[in-house]
Amino acid sequence: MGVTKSEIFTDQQNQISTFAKAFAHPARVAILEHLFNLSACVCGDLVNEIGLAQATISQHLKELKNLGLIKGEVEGTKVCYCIHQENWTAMKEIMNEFLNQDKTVTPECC
Amino acid sequence: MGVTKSEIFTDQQNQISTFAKAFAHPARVAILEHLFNLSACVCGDLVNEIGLAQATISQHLKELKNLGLIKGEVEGTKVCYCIHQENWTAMKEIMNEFLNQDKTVTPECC
DNA sequence: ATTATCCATCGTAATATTGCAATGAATTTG
DNA sequence: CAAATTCATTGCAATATTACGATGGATAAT
Repeated sequence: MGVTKSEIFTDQQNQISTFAKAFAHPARVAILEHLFNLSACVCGDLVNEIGLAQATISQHLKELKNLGLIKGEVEGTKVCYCIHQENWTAMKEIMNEFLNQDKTVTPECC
Repeated sequence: MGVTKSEIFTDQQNQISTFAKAFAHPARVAILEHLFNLSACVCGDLVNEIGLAQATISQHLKELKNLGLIKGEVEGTKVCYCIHQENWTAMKEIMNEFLNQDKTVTPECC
């Protein structure tokens, strides 16, 4: 126990929860905001901006990269991270469809 | 040490991650979809639809309720759960602002 | 009143996540 | 080449999450 039973859910449900997990930590939200603002894109800068250890930021960057939401480019000893525009857009559509479910029905039940 | 340092993040960042956590599990995504579809709204029905134990579903319902995304109404021995429309809309705006950040900048960096 | 149904809560076990120090690989600089 | 810089990875420790059986309270049905 303690392990999510993803077999019993649809691909769409698992996909939504996977994307949501990316945003389910304030550090990753902060990282993404910095990348969008272009206020920091190098790992070291993000470490300074956000107050977490380098190893921790690197780990969060890895998760975002694995999900495809960002991409990293090596520039000498530094690595510059950027939003992966296409994948971000694709993710957004999936999340929006889920969030906008309330538009498609005229509810009332209890 | 396993505990999120929410003090170092903005209220907005913490709020987004908190909402995202609600969707970060496929069972909660499934529950919300059932509530929107009106295909099940009583706890017992949700247990049958989704293949998890009653205690587990009850726990997920509690989390969604604590976040204010759903509300429960006692009807005899049953409890009918519904989407909390207003709070859902408010949450949606916050999440949309975050997801649509890519509209506000003309990036390119690396 | 007794029984049955429904659901929340508690306790427990297992897995996942978060955070960091330490280490090491790659590159740049001196 | 040596030293310095930057970042990814590894190995731990601590906390959080997921799941479920068991229990108990509340209401409905008999």
